[in-house]
Amino acid sequence: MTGIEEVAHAAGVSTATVSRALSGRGRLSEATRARVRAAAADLGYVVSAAASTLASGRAENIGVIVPLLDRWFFATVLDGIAAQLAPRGYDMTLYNLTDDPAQRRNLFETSLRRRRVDGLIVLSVELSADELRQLDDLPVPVVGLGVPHAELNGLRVDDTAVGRLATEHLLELGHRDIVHLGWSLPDDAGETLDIPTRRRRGFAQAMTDAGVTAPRFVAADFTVDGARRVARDLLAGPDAPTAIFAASDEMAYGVLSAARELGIELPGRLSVIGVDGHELGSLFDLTTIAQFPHAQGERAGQAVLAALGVDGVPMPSASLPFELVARGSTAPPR
Amino acid sequence: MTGIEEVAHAAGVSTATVSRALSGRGRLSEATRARVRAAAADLGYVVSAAASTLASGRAENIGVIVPLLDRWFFATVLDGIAAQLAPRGYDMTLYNLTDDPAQRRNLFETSLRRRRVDGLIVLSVELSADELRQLDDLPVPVVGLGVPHAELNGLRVDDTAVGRLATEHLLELGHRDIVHLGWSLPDDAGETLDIPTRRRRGFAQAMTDAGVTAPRFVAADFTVDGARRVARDLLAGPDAPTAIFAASDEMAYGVLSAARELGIELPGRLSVIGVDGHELGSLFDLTTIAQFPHAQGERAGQAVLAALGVDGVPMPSASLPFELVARGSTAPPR
DNA sequence: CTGAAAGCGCTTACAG
DNA sequence: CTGAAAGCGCTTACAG
Repeated sequence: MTGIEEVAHAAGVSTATVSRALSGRGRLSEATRARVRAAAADLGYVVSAAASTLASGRAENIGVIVPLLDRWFFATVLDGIAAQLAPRGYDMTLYNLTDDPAQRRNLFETSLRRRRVDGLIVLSVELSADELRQLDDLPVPVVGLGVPHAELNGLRVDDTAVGRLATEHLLELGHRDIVHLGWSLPDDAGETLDIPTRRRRGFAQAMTDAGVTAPRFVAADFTVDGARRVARDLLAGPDAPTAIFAASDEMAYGVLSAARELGIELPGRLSVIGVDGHELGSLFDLTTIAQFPHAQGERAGQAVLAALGVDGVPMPSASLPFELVARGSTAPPR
Repeated sequence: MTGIEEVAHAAGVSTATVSRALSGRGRLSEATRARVRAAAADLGYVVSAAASTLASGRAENIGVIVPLLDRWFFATVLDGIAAQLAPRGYDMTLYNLTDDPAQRRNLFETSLRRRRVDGLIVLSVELSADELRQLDDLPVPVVGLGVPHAELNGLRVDDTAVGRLATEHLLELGHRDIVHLGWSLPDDAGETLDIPTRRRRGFAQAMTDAGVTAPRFVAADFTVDGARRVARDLLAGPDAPTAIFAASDEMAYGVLSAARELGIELPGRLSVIGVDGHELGSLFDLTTIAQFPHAQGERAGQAVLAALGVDGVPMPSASLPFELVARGSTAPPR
């Protein structure tokens, strides 16, 4: 493959000048710059990433730590990140963080420390104190997105407000008998950034504000099937509510499925609201609190680039937008 | 950050020995290896990716070219790829290939030529002759997955057989009036690996074999909404078929949605079959031809690793499995 | 089995 | 504005 020497020779300059012309760093006469670029294009020369990184300390690569690659939400966030990075010449390297302790240790102790990336984005994962410390020790900026740790400089949605908004929508329609399907830390956990817990607290606050004394909460895991099972029991039982606030759209799908199975018609006998703004929501006619994962990804991308001092990228605000999308799955109770 | 010299000093050996101990290349006494590893762990030393790559020519990184990051199918394939790469110490760098000509040129002419990756996986994209040549010129193995170019060494499903299988399922149920919703190159395009075209040809073959003279084909784009619009017209018209074979599950969802809107009940008045094995298929009770994207990703990962000669990774077979999953959306016509 | 040293292909501080 | 040269931090062919 052609090297920088050949380009220097072809353009009649030194390799230092070639480097400057191609990177755009340092002053250079326009004429020289143009001549070098032409020569490089001619020879099909592209700077070697490894050599450039070693010499400059810049990798032009951002690492992204993702818990689940195959969830719509995360995939869409990734798309948003990529949309910000690619035009600025940054590559994106993915690190899948599983629950396997050995894999996690390997990621934090080895993979991330190879200096392959200039910055890191961490998506919605729960980290141990040790892992947080290891992230902090890395010599690169780290941006969290939906990460429940105040120690990590991050972007987040006000999830308490999300929980409150969803609940208020149901309350305004006239529902009183509402069940929240989600997940939560114990009440004595204190102030927390844990997303499901905050959604549940927003729910509890809104219900209490509306004068409902014992807001009903049912735990389920964050999957279609988990929610379906739990909702089936709930809806078939004697205490079936008139409305369900599911902590995610995929959980809401599970509820819809259980309702269909039991012949419970929506929104006549049951209202359902989810959270996320899932792409198939309109297909199910599902009311939801949209939270724009693509835009979230873009912001996270901007945040790392801004932290790296990339020209023309301002640091975005840390607070992420959300919005009620009212559709046909919610209506006043009969 | 600690360098190799410090480890060498701590272990009382040369940097050459440290390199050998940590990479596992070259012979070394077990005692020395252990001593060096202990020293490295002690100091928290990790080899610099850039330096190692520059010196060795190995990046331990695989590039993946994806058309759409936020489609379930591709996200799941990525997950499968990552599952193969990570345990072997390979990172995965994503390259999003859009339709924007400038972005494409930049990807092929610059990004991919930086020598950042040891191998490349290309997912389901249509490439120009020029782009194919540029891939071929790269000094790394390239594996295609669902790529419609025979020039590219790749893994693929027998899409003609998929189209035939879906159609035969409907025929066996007794349907004759079947519409295929998909996309297709003109019939005079000759032998092709284009996926939608091959599905359509499989459909046409099966119909012809069954004695149906003019198999009905309707073009729609590969989205929920595109299929919904087309299906609405089709199902509301005088020539509504008794069954629809949609070229993807997401298209099938669009058909289901149109049917629901028109009050056409399934599978009584309409049978629907899709292709993919989408994660929400069971929720919709959708009959489909599953094609296991996670396993496809794993195979693609294995294929690059095998091409790189990574120990213990055999080259997987190029032909990918698929399978009829019969659910409630298909039944004999009334 | 182990080490001294060249070399991987760039970038940049320094000098002019 | 441009160049000579040191240096980034490893790996490996060669020698012993």
